[in-house]
Amino acid sequence: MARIKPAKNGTRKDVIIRKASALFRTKGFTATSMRDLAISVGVEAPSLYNHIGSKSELLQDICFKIADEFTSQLEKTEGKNVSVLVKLDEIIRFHIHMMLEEFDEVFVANHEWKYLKEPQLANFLNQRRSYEKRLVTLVEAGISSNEFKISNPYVTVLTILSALRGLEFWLRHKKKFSPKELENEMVDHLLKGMVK
Amino acid sequence: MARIKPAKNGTRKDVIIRKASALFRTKGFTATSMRDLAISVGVEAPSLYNHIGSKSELLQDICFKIADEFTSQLEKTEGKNVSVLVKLDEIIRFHIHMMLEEFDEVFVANHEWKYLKEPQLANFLNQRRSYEKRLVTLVEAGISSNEFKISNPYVTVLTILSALRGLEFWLRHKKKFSPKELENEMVDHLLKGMVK
DNA sequence: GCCAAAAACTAATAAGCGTTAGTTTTGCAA
DNA sequence: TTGCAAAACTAACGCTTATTAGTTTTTGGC
Repeated sequence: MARIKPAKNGTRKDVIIRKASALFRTKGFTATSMRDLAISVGVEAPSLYNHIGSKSELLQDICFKIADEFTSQLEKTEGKNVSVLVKLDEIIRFHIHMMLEEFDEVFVANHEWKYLKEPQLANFLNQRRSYEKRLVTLVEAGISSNEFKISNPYVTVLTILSALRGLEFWLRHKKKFSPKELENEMVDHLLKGMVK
Repeated sequence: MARIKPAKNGTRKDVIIRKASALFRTKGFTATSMRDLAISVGVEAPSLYNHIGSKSELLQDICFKIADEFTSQLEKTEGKNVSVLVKLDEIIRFHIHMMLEEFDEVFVANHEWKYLKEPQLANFLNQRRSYEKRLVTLVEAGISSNEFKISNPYVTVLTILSALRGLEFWLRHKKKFSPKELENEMVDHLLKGMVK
């Protein structure tokens, strides 16, 4: 009957969410049972319900925490008085930072959101679409200011976001790059291309 | 007791695999039940077992069919007597083509492979790693021949592959681009960058 | 039109699922 | 040290799962 040990400044629910993030990433949301989660946390499955409402609520908490973090960083960047290129650079580096610092949670938000229930599913997709649209607006501003040579900003934004999501591949394989090296490589490729 | 109508030159198993691909893509492998699949095919669930061995076998068939197609196209391209840039261009266009022509299957191979059982899971991952490695070798040849200005070919390959996987996003949202327009946009961005 | 094989059916299995109810243990505040 | 709320437990619920066994229907080749 060992109790869950919460981290300092954290609740027992936080512990459960962290363990759930790791399991949802490796096994997938649907294939992770509450009994799996209970083992990982170190209690019996029904004990989890002293701290959470349902399995589905766990997924919600993870997805919206991440979505909110991205949204709020975008707002911060938008407000700055710098060139579009610098803004885009900053956003790309933030994505890489999030991937490195909150890998499990970001992965789950990227891959398991489809198991959200309505109306959270619709909310989540709206928030995502809004994020993409604001990035498109940013790139369009870069075209207007003659910084970019792009004909289709939508394709550009999706290409950048997809490439960033791909970071998960070598994080999963534990390929070691220094974060700074990684950032510079990707920013360079995405913004400046690879052909001489 | 309506029978499955196979397409011409196709078996009933082919019909089941196609329906399974669509369901696995939209609902996910684990969340798709054999009863769901049976409804989609138009029979009772146990009838499916006259044509397939197991649910897991369906996933195997889908994943390895796609993996084999990519591998065999890569071999074809490698053998050609053209510049590295032309080879890379051709490979990128093939990925886009596959996304457009076999969307469900490619999506499943990209996202649901983790539910493969051993030893197929290990086989699949080996095949994938080998594919990536051959692309890295190709890019390295492009650096040697002075076509590319890249310092880390591994990062480059993963970036390109990730961006290509991202095509699923606007295919899912039914955004309409002509395939040729799409190809040219992406090839341009990935190879030549966006900054003036 | 007949017959075998293919393909469908119904019924049932054991196992696993998320979750609830009710009870016992724990640990902090007084 | 006592008391109470928080947090753990056990037992069990109703439901869904993939799959099997056994049976009936369909259909193409003679």
